[in-house]
Amino acid sequence: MDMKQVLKKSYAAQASVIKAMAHPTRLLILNSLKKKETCVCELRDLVGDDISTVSKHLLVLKKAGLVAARREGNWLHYRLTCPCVLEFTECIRGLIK
Amino acid sequence: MDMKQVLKKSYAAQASVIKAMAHPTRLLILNSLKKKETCVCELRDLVGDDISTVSKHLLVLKKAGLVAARREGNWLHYRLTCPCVLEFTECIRGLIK
DNA sequence: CATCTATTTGGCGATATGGCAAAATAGATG
DNA sequence: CATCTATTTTGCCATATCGCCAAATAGATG
Repeated sequence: MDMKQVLKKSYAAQASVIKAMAHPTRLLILNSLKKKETCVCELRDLVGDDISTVSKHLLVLKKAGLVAARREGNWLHYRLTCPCVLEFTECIRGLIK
Repeated sequence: MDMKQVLKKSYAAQASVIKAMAHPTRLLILNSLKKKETCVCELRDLVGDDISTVSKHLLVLKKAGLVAARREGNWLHYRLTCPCVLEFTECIRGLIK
């Protein structure tokens, strides 16, 4: 595989993670998880969408490796695996202002 | 407008910028512009897609405020407006490894 | 094992995205 | 002003995404 292909593959991998972040609800979830582990039902209250919708957003984040879950009785507690991804929103907010 | 609405609006604005970055070709373009201002035709060679496709990607980046253009004769030179957005890909690469 | 609660999964319609090709535009140059 | 070059815009199709609802699942508890 030539250099160009390697680069393309690397950018595709990065893009898929970034894409997972590129949704208002998922940003809200990530920022909420920054503070503490949270169960799905609590996130649903925060987000205000149907719980199945919230669950699907969590699946997207999980597939991207951005969050992980831990079961405790009936509840699944989600947590942020990689807090550094949120530092970057500082830069974005600077861009928007 | 209540607090929740304000937050939602802020996340929507952030998400739209992040979404602009969430494509392999656009990441390639941003990383290329990090090194130097570049004209569209040079980017097309780099990317390998039709020039109209590259132009559309540049429009997406421009609308997000991530790049800006400067005309010089027949050429439009694009540049990165906010290099800090690329620091964050360090963190993403760490996540992928 | 029947049932309850929390969560995920499947299905569906509406809308957005990405790529190419063709047509339009903007500015430079004869 | 006719023409050339670089770039953008338009149109089209295929595919992906988002949100809801209904149905399925996983584990706890009587």
